[in-house]
Amino acid sequence: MSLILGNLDEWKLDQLTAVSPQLRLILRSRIIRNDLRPATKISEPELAKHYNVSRQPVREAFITLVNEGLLEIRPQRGTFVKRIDYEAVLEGRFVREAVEADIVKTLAGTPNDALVADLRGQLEHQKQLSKDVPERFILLDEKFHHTLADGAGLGKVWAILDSIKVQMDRVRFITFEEFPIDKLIEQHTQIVDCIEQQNSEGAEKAMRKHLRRILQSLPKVQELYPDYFENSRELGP
Amino acid sequence: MSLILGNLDEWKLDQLTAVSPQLRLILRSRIIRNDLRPATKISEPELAKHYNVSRQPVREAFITLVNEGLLEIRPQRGTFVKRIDYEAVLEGRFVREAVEADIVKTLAGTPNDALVADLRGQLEHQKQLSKDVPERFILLDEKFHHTLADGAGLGKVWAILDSIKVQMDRVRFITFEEFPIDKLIEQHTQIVDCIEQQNSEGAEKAMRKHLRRILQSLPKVQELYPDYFENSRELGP
DNA sequence: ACTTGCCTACTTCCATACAAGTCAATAGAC
DNA sequence: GTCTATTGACTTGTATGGAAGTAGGCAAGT
Repeated sequence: MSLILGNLDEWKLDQLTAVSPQLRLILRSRIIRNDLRPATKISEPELAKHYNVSRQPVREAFITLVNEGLLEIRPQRGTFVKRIDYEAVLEGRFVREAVEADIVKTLAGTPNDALVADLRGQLEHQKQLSKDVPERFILLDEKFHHTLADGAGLGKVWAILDSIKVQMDRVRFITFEEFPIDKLIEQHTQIVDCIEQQNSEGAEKAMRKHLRRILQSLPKVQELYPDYFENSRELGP
Repeated sequence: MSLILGNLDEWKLDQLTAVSPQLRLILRSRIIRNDLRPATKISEPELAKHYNVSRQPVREAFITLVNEGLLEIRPQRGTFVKRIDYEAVLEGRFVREAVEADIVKTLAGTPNDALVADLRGQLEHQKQLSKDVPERFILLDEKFHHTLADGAGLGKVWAILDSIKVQMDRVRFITFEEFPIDKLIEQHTQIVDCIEQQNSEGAEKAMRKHLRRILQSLPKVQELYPDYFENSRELGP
């Protein structure tokens, strides 16, 4: 599932396939990219008119997005883009750390030259990336972690992580200017090194450290954009 | 989210609250408990008539169950209870092991007498349980693991695991007669012991071993009920 | 015997209409 | 000015009818 679709507002629906899954992807992407801001009210009939469909498929897309924690339907009141749940980010991160640590541990345990070569290639791509479009780096980062999971024969695990990552990704897209890309690439490199050297323990440690980075930026983001967060009232003195 | 609701077929809808979430829970429980068997065709209008509602809320419940991997909608053909995806069980189990291992590691790192006392009490309950209703043990087991997550302050993590566990649970309900309850309780005890002694490493090991048990029963289940599984054709010679 | 074409029953998907709750503005009483 | 009641324009939830696609049976033709 791609994070970025492009031309979101002018996205055209494919008349041949079902409408509501398409709407779901469009809205999902817009929310993650912070194109639709937290607490924004969105209207069933308005979207229906915009895309020239009826309310029903819009509504069905809404329902799936509620299950993904991206929307909140308050009956008879309205539908809103869910604020980011601070705890959900933290706990999603915890899950991700646990799982990806085990993934790289597995990878370091079973040598796989083709995979390492692939990863090295990706590292080169990451380095060559111009830094004025940090959005692109998020995509490459995504691909890197996805490759790790696939390499361990755990494609469906990545699908699970992808749904968990959503809340973390929202945070990343809010403040992707501040990402120390060089440092992240360095950490990626360290992970690949450990895998190649079949150093399970080192790979695990490196991955855990890598995934703990967001713990530093998260409080800053919350301070900068308190309105984007669920429990922002409980902050101040 | 409770696994067991009871009186499933005669479940009455609450007129005061929205219908489709209620239908979702009912159907979810029926599928997990193997009351609705894999590959069973279920009909929108039929269910609607049964519960005396219109087709729309039924349809919306179906959509959420598709997202949970419990139903499969084939457009213009019908809606079917999804067969159990062997790989999905394995990979869900992998996730669960990674996460719960980290949970008990955390718990063993920070002493919490009240939690240990709670867990010990639960162990007593588990032992006193009559063994002719193994279904009840699944509930106690559920509660045990849930308590561990909550004890680590990771309530939302349990919600995530709960959605992942679904496929494992279906397998368990198919063959819950064969569960070596004594052995499972013994493993639970070992986990609690390690937590109490603040033995992180031991707790982690015990949990991983505990959660690997299903790896033994899974192939047997697939052999016994090949029709329940997605890729049952690719089995025999 | 075998293929081809049609027809009917059934499915999901979408459109539309109605029901019921919420909220804000406003008119009226004091 | 202040408070209260009511109305009306919103919202989501449900019901229902029709459109389009699928599958299977049956009859006619080869």
